[in-house]
Amino acid sequence: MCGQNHCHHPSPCRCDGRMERFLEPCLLLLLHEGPAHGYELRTRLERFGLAPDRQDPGLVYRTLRRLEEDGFLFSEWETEGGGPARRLYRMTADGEKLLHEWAKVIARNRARLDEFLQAYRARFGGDS
Amino acid sequence: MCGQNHCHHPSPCRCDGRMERFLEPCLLLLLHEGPAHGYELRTRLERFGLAPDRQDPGLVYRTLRRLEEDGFLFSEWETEGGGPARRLYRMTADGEKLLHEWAKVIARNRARLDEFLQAYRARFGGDS
DNA sequence: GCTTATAAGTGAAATTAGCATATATATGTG
DNA sequence: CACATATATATGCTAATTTCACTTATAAGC
Repeated sequence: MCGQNHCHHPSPCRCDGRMERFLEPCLLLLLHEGPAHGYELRTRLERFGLAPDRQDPGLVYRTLRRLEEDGFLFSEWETEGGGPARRLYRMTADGEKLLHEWAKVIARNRARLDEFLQAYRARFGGDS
Repeated sequence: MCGQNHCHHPSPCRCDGRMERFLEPCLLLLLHEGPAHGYELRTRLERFGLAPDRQDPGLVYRTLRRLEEDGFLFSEWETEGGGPARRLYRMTADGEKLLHEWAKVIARNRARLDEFLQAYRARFGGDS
């Protein structure tokens, strides 16, 4: 990261694009809206601040396969239509449960970020 | 984590306590309020949802040492007063800059979590 | 003396992310 | 037809980061 050992400079690196584990709940939420394949999901992730050109495709595909392996998704190959075959993912009942768990975790995490930002603004008087 | 390969069940595990890299900005903010040593910071982290009994002390101390190594903090041994010696940390000018960078990153990340939660509630009608 | 609270660490394993690269199909262009 | 490009999925390896399990040491209380 940044070519340095520890990333302390958000500008040239992509620390700001690093939302570890956030990928998983985003994929689950997108898939709850309907079945989709990886490549399409990659474009729809932009909504959550994860633009395709800043993604590691490997991570997206690996996360999807792992979620399937663990029973939260399942997929079928779709060969109809032009281009290479797509793996069409659908959510399982367990996947929806997992999404609900994630929503709680994310709400809690947002509260933490809020706490930080409030304390920060209290000290530095930012009003943005 | 959870004793399983992939943590998917927030209840018995500490996924909800896992805010990767959030420790660093929290420590910086607390240290901006004044010099402090690790053990004390560990108790003050509770404010950000990081209660001492859910922390890995090793991570806290290592993070402080790393921040010092990189010039964002500096420390002196404090032997006065009862108990074992404390390493009293103070923030450097670079440390304060880093804190400001972190504040931007965290504001951005909160926006992402908000986006997720809004989309989630739009689908599931939560109003909490 | 023994236990507990305070205080700061280290070593090694497990997890997670990032980077580079591979593979394959279809489509458009000269 | 050859070649580049867009679509689509994936693997191998490395690096970064976290977690778990310990270790060391001082002082206070019983």
